[in-house]
Amino acid sequence: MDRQQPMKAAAAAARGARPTVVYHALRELIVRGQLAPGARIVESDVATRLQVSRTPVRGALQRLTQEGYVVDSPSLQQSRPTVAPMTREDAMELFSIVGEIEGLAARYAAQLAAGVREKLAAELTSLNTRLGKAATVRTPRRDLLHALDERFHRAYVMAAAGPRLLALHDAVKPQAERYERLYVSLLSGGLAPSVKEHDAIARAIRSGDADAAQRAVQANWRNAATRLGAVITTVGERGAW
Amino acid sequence: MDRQQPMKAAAAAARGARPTVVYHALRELIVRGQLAPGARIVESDVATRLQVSRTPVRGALQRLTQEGYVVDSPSLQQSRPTVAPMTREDAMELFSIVGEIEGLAARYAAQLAAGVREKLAAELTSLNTRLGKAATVRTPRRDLLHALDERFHRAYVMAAAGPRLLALHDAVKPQAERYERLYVSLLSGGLAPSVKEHDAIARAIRSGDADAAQRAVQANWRNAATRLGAVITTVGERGAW
DNA sequence: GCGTACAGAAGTGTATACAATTTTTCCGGT
DNA sequence: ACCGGAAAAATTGTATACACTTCTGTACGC
Repeated sequence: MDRQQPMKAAAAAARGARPTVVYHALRELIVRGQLAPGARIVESDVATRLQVSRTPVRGALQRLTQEGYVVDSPSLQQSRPTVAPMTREDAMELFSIVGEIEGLAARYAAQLAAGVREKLAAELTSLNTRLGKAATVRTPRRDLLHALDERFHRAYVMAAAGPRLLALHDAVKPQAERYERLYVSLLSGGLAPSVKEHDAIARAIRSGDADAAQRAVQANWRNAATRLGAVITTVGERGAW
Repeated sequence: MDRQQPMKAAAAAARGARPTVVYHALRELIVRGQLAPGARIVESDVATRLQVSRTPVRGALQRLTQEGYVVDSPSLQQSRPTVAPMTREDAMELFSIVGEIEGLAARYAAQLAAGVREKLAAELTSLNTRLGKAATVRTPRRDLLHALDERFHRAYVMAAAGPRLLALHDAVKPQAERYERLYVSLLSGGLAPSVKEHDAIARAIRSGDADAAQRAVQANWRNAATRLGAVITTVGERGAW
């Protein structure tokens, strides 16, 4: 690595954000599968590639570990960070957890003032309609499907969740994306069931029924877990042996 | 601080655990209120007191921040960690989240094999009975009450939660303790309602009704939030202005 | 040939030096 | 007295050196 400049006045642009930059860079690599499950992560390598010292890398790794993107190999005494494996069981648990988090958000959303709620519901319906259409064309565009689904869920979470719930969501949710990216295209039934469940969510929020909204979201994620679990069983797990 | 020895053969006892030690030390101080909400935390001070360098302290602080025990003061550019304030709103959100996490655990618990379930239910009932008794003596021992309540909830979480849920629980739950310690003794109704709700939880798990178990736990925490919220409104918040 | 010990390499853990950024203090001007 | 601002102090961010642990490969004994 070339000499570390004390980044005087010039350059340096975004300063205090180095660990965050590393965090997002690594997380993206993991979520997109470019860093395979089970792969070893070496501090110095990452540091070299991203042109920073090990210190910010260390911070990023610690955070990724705590959030579950990275796990520490068994060897007592030292850390040994590796990309978290993807297993059927983990997917099931993870999806359930996301369901609870978003379920709580939906409950809050259903308790918003009528005006806001109506507007939110309209947006949800619109997004879901687009999702339904995008899913039934001859060659669905995976990234579009994913973006729409993402925006649907994000809409009610952002609208109603408090700071804690939001932080939790931001930490946990992207991990589901790992599984979605990898297996969703293999779903036999397509996205039809999901679109239907989304509709139930939108309706519950519109009508202000907190319990129903929460249940609908939880059901959506639990069902997604089941559907995905089947696929994983057939296709196999990654990074676990 | 006296010279840092490279801890040769001698001493050094628990080695690779320094950040963990610092983490627990600080967390304990925060939870017990010895570090007041809003108080500033200075890396070097902590380092000096605990006889380590800033590096492990930094790690511990990062973790505490992510979990919500510590927040970063606004001043852009640099971090400035302070003990998280205690507000009514935060208590409400926090308790709801714990309710969801433990609710999911209870759901799993209700789906355990009949034998295990029965044993678990018996333990829960026993703990709850003791809690009820301990709560109705003339001068209740706060620490005993807390320990029993803790063990009650811990029992079904440990019995049924997967690794992810368990990790989440360990990270989030102790934060509720901050509020419990501070305000529980001020509850006008005492612990009677809580004991009653615990009973519902035990019954649902015993009968294997997953939905009921989950609902019972969520209700318990949501009610606790309400009860506590009232107290906080009267007594005032800490560390927030 | 096979297992084991040992040297070396690779990698993580911690301390510390120094840079960058706040915050605080102290001073002259009004 | 009060304000603004510059100098000093305090504190965090990052890089780097070195200790310690774990892994790898190789040579030696059986």
